[in-house]
Amino acid sequence: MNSERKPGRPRSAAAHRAILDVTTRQMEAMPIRDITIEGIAREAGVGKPTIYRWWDSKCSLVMEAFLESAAPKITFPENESTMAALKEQVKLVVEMLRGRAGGIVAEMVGEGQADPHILEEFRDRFFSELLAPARAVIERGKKSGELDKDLDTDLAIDLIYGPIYYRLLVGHGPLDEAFARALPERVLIALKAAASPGA
Amino acid sequence: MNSERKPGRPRSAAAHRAILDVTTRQMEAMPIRDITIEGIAREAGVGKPTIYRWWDSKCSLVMEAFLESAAPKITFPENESTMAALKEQVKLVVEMLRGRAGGIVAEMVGEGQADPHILEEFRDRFFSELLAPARAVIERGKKSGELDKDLDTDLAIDLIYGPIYYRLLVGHGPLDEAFARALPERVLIALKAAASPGA
DNA sequence: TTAATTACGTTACGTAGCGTAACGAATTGC
DNA sequence: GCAATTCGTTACGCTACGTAACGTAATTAA
Repeated sequence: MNSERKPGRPRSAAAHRAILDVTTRQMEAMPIRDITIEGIAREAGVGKPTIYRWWDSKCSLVMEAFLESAAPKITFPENESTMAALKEQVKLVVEMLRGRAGGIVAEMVGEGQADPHILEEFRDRFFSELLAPARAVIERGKKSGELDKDLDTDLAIDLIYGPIYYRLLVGHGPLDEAFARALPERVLIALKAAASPGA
Repeated sequence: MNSERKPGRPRSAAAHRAILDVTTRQMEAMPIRDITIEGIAREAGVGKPTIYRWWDSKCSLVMEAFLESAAPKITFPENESTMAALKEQVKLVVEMLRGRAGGIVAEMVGEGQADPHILEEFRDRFFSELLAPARAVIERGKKSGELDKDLDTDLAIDLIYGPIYYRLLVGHGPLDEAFARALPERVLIALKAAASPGA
C-alpha cells in the first residue's frame, strides 16, 4: 500500500511511447510480416535489447500497439429491438474490417496459426471484447422472446460472425455493404424460430 | 501433337517424388512454419536449387504435397433430400478439419494472410473444389423448392461453412460432433424460409 | 554521500535459413 | 559430336534473429 517504487533507474516512458508509436505507424503502412524488431528499434531511436526487455515477440508488440490505438472502439446502440441492434452491430463490424484494421486482424490470426499463444491472447483481448455486446444483445433477445429461448448463444454468435471472418480470412467474397445487409437479414430468421431437429 | 520432348536431360522423376514425399511427411509431423527448404533438400537427398527450379516458395510446395496426398477426398452422398445431403456434408467436413488436415488448412490460410498469391491459389485449388458439391446441392434445393428460391447461393455457403472455418481459424470453440449437428440444424431454418427484409 | 539496483543505448556475436551463382557430371534430341 | 537441360555439390552474401557485454544514467536505501 505504498510507493511501489523499486530501486534502480525507472523505465523510460519516452522509449516506451516511441516504440509503440513506431510500431503503430509501421503496422498501418506495411504487412506485419515485413515489420522487424531491428527496424522498429532503429526508427524509434531505441536499443534492440530495450524492446526485448518488455515484449517477448514481435507479435506481442504489434498486438499491444493495435489494441491501444488502431483497434476499433465500436460503441453499439442501446435501446433498440434485438433485431435492429444485431443488424447495426454487423454493419459496424463489417465496415471496420473492410479497412486496414481488418487486414491487421487477419494477419494476427494468420500469425496465430503458427503460434497458439498469440492466437489465444488475441482471442481474449480482441474477439471477446468485440463480441461481448453481441452476446449481451442475444441474451436479452432470448429473454424478451424476440429470439428462440432455446438458442445456443455461442452458436448464434458463430452463425452471425462466422461468415464475416470467413470472408475476411479466406477472401472469396467482398465485405461490402450488400453483404452486411443480406447476412443478418437471412441469419436472423434462424435465430427467431424454434429449432427443428427432425427437418 | 508430337513428342513434346525437348533436348537436354529430362527431369528426374525420382527427385520429384522424393521432394513431395519428404514434404508430406514433414507436413504431418510439424507446423508448416518449422519446415525449411534446406531441411527438405537434405532429407530428400536433393540439391536446394533443384527445389527452387520447380517451386517458387515453400508454400507452393507444401500446397502441392497437401493437395496431392493429404487433402481429403470427400465424396458426398447422392440421391438424398437437400437437407440430409447438407447435414451429411457438414458432418464430413467437420470431421476432416478436426484432424491434422484442419491444422494444415489453417496454417495455409494463415500463411496466405501475408502472401495473397498463396491464398488465391489455395482458394482455387482447395476451397472451390471442396465446396463445389455444396453449391450443387443448394442449387438443386432451390429448384426443387426445398430451399428458398430467392436464396443467394454464395451467401448460403458462407452461412453454412463460415462458422466452421471461423472456429477452425480462431479456435474459440470446438469442432466436435455436437457442433456438426447443431450448426446445420439451426442454419437450415434460414435457408428454407423466404427472406424478410422488414423483420 | 555512498552503495545497490535497474534501465538505457551501443556494439558485437553466433545462428539460421534465405535465394542465387558457379561448377562438373549426366542425359537427352538433333 | 554438339547444344540443351537437369542433376547434386559447394559456396556465397544477405537479413534478421535473440543474447551478451560494456559503460552510462537515474533512482532508492542506508
